Amino acid sequence: MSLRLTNSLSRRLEVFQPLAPGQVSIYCCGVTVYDLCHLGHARSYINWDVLRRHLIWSGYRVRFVQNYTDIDDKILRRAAEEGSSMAAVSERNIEAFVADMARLNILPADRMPRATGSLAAICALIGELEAKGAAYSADGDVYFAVMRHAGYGKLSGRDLGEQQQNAAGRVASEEEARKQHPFDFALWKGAKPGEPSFDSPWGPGRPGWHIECSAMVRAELGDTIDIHLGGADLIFPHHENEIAQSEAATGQELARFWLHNGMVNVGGEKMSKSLGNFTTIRALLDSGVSAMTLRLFVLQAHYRKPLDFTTEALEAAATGWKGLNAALTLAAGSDGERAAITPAQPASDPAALAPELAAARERFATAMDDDLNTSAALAVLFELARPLRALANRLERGDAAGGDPALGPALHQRGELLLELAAVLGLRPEAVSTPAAFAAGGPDQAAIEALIEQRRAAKACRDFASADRIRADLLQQGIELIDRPGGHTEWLRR
RNA sequence: GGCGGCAUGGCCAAGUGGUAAGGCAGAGGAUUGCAAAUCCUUUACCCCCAGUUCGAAUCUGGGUGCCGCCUCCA
Repeated sequence: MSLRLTNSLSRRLEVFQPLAPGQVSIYCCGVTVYDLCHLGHARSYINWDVLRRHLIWSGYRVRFVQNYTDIDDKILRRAAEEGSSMAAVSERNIEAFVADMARLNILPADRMPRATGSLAAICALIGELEAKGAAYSADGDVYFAVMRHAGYGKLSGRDLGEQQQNAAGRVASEEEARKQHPFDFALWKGAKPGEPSFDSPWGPGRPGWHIECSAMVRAELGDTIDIHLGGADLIFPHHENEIAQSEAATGQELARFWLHNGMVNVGGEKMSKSLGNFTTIRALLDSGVSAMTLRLFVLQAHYRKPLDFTTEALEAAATGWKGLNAALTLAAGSDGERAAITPAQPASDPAALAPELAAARERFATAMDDDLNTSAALAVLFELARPLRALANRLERGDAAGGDPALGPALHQRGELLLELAAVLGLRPEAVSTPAAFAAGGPDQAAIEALIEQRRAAKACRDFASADRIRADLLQQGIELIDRPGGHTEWLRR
């Protein structure tokens, strides 16, 4: 079965066929680096990372480009607020972005161009549009003329003739006055006094938002790419405008497939900076939610549907991940390379797999090929994991034959397959947080361990009342005790 | 107002014509000094109405409810 994806252009499921056999070019709209990334970004980039991994796993060579928007009003405002510069704000947030993505096990893009590094290409493109009559300049600004571009609105289903021209009062009226049509958008904005600016044939200023993507796609990947990615909130106007600019300039179709991910909601509303209902990726991860838990949470839903962020759902994902992680950890063994498994050609030879495992692999591939049905794919992972979890627990209790996790050929093969398929979803064994990692607050480690020793002594004398009191007291202070086989007691902060 | 999407058990969520995956929670069991953890087993007729069909959660028409975009936004 071949990969089918929902193409926003047709709003239909289409069989994916790259332009050049065996290789796929992808452009993903990146972030405006004025602040830290939140869970909406996490969802988007986790999903696209999975698309990329699935393509690689399926045997394609993938070239993946993602931009940084580092010229923007919000960055300027932020810089002004903190008395620093646009470059400083951008640099800081780019570093944070890279770190956050790495924590989520999102593969770095092959190229990550910045708007500030693409000015020559941007100006060239604007010049081309102006020369072709698709754009006009007005008072130092340059605008794209939507009425002169046949097909404007094809992505978002907007009809210029029928559109309510309700932009009045929402957009700076002076800018509105310069436009020939309300939907015309700025390719170049002339600098206002005191603003940082870049030189251009139209005078000092800075590029509009949409043009950078058109310029970067062309510079990095060519006139027509296979897949263009972004959040559903970018369909209009951003992607619509991108299409108009690029296609007016090149005469070629910009992207053959457009994929859009659904929003992360909080209490039924979209998570966004303006609503103030966002949680940053690092705040969540630093609060003790593991990166793989977040990944599982995201992948349990289909990428196109809205995903409601609730603590209940997140806790469910955490518990689910715990089980999966136990199986993955056992399968990976002590081999460090295993933990760092990267997607590649199929690691297992399907022909050599036991029938049950071959069927599981097939179900996984079919699910992923069906518009990235990660929810169904995860079900396969959970089923593969079950016997491994059971063994992991038996080993922990010490009642499995032999101390060595010699899995036996069948379980070994199952473990290998589980690791292979999990890697397609970017899921990898994750070290369980150690008490040391939660060293802040409450009783210190030495005190806790002293109490554990007291309790052990009490239990040895069958003084369970004292033992239970110690356990209850510690729980009051947020310390949970877990008795393990062999009289050993572990603890963790709740 | 225009465009688009969604509605499946207590919660999350697959399934697009043949009698409902998976996860969480719950229940029962095993285990445990008791707990926790772990393992096993177990729980639905799919928003409403009317159609099409031998047969629909799945197709058609009409409702109802919710969300996104139309302004920066993943």
